[in-house]
Amino acid sequence: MDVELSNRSRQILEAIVEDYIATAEPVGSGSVARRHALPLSTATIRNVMANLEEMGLLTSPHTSAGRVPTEKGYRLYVDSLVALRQVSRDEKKLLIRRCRDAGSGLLGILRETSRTLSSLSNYMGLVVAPSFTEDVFRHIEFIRIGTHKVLAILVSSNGTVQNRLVETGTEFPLSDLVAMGNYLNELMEGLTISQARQRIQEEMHTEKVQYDSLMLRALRLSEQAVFDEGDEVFVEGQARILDQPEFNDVGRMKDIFRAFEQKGLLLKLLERCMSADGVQIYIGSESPLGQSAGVSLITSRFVTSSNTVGLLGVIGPTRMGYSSVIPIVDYTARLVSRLLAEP
Amino acid sequence: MDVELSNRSRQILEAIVEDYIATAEPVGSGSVARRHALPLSTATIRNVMANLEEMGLLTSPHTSAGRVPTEKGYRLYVDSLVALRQVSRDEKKLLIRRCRDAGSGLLGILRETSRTLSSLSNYMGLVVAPSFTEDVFRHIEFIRIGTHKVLAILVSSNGTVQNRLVETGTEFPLSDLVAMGNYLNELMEGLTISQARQRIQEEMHTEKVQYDSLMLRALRLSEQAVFDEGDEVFVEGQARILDQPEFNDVGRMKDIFRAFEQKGLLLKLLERCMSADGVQIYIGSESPLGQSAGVSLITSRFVTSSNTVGLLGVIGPTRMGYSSVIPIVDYTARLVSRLLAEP
DNA sequence: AAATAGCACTCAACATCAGGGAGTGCTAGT
DNA sequence: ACTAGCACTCCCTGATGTTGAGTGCTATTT
Repeated sequence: MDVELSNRSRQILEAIVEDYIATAEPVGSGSVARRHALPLSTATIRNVMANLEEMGLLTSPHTSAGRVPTEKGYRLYVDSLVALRQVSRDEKKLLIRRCRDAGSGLLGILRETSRTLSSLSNYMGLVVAPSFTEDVFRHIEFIRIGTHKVLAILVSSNGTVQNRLVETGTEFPLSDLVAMGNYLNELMEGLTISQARQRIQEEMHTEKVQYDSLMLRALRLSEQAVFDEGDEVFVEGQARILDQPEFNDVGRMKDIFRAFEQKGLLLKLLERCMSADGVQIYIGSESPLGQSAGVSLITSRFVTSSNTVGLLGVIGPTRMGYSSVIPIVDYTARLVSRLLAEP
Repeated sequence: MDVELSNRSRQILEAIVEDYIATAEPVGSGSVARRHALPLSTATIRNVMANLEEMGLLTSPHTSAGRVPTEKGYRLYVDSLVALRQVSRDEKKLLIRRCRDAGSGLLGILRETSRTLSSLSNYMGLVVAPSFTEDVFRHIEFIRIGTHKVLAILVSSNGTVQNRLVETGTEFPLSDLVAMGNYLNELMEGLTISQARQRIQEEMHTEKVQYDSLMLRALRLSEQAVFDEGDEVFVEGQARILDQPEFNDVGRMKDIFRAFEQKGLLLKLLERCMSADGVQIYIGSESPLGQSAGVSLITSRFVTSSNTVGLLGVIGPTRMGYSSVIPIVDYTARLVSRLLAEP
């Protein structure tokens, strides 16, 4: 099946993929000859195209139309044909500036990154924040809000804050809250949030605690504070894909928008993108997002100062500008990692 | 201009508006006679329709089509014809359950409210969180993250938390952070966040502070912490409006999605909805959101325990199910106010 | 005078059809 | 091994005709 391709066939495949990416229209032998100045007649090109079709790299929507790359065609193109563009100085500048200006905390930076990815690529930008529960515990604090309400604030070492309003049956004097904070801060020092969660469970069953109501209440409160909130996902620039001609048909768009509405689902799907290092490319049905939609996904991981790992990338139609988007995603992931690693 | 309408004319206008809302198609004299069992011939109805058109309450898209309500027509319908539906027991239950389950804090509840509004109405749900800066200061706290980074956490009396990572030139010993916290908590007690901001400015220029570097540094830090973040807006259920036939045309949708992408802009537009009490209805070009798009907006205010005020509502096409959406918005606003007021 | 029946007219929507053009596959010739 | 030529396919466009829902007007009924 995987017969070696002649050099010429590869050239022609590349030409077709690129033309199709540029125009969104089936490309015929004529166009290839014209636009790419190959020293070949259309008839020859047609022969080659027939071959490529037989190999499953191209299809034609109907007899007398040009050819369109198949997923397999895109795959080959991405794997061994595409000439990656450099990320331009302007793009780099924009990216850096926007990240810096975002300022406020990890999540702010990530949201802005998602926006910028979208505007640089002209597709949708995607960022999955590093899992809070894998981050290292830093501090817990209780603040009284009402007579029977306590706000638990949980800070992780990369500066992410999770807060939770807890109804308490009884009233807590201020001194108790402070004591509880001290006890818990000591208890969880150096653990990840998920380890801390476990430790709380264990600790609750020790004898020492059973006889100390303050500790017990402290653990009860903190148990709620470390409750898993689910991770944060930013998808920005949805409007931009309306510009893509393939989504002129309303039905397909609905699918996509629906998919993005429950981010919980999305997150699950994206999990497997997190497993590997470097830029990952998922074309059409390879992508974890629905086979129906004809979308591709380009992602890369990034790491924070506390070594938790997040995901960022771009979502667009299979007919995506791979040559420019791949480097952008790659560069952005590196940049974000670097920014977050700063002391 | 505002000639009294005969009872019959009103009936017919109501019929037309409701039919059009139900079918999204121009409604002709025949349909009115059929569906509403009026004891009138089509010819008579046609005469009345011609009148209504002259008054600017209806238009026809072309000569031989039925009639469609104008904005003025909708207005009249909403103001004096519509028979408001009751909010059903099931709807109430759903709303209450979802709000309670949302749990975690004000913003969590509001986001869920927005979702629920969308699923009850089948249009887009909208919630503008009460302005943080008008809420009463409760607590400020500093936590060391890196050697040169301090996380400032600011809590308001309705339990909303704002946190901000601040780069500090010098290193802060823990004891200083505590002292600074105490000083600031005392300074800002009982003020709203925006008053607190002002107080900080004033305090910085007093002599007392000029000679106490700890206080000065504390004020500098807190100045950044109370920096305005802009308010939070939740728009949920965007995919749902894709079901509306009027948005089958892709161009119009783009406008809408674009509009919602920068929520900052949106917020400004919504400000004037906050001024009045009770349910506000903005039809088509009356709505602060773009004249182009043919959308209507139904909003109502809600209040929190600390008397700050937010906005919630529904956005849909002008051809919206007013009779059911208006009560839903009204009920939801009351419900949310009640839930948030709980001790 | 108000309501109705009847009628001619309009216009979008749909189907049908022909011509043009881009593209193909095949075959024969270079 | 490549190319030129040719017949063929099939989408697209625009023209044309038909249908049907709906209208406005007028004469007629109540």
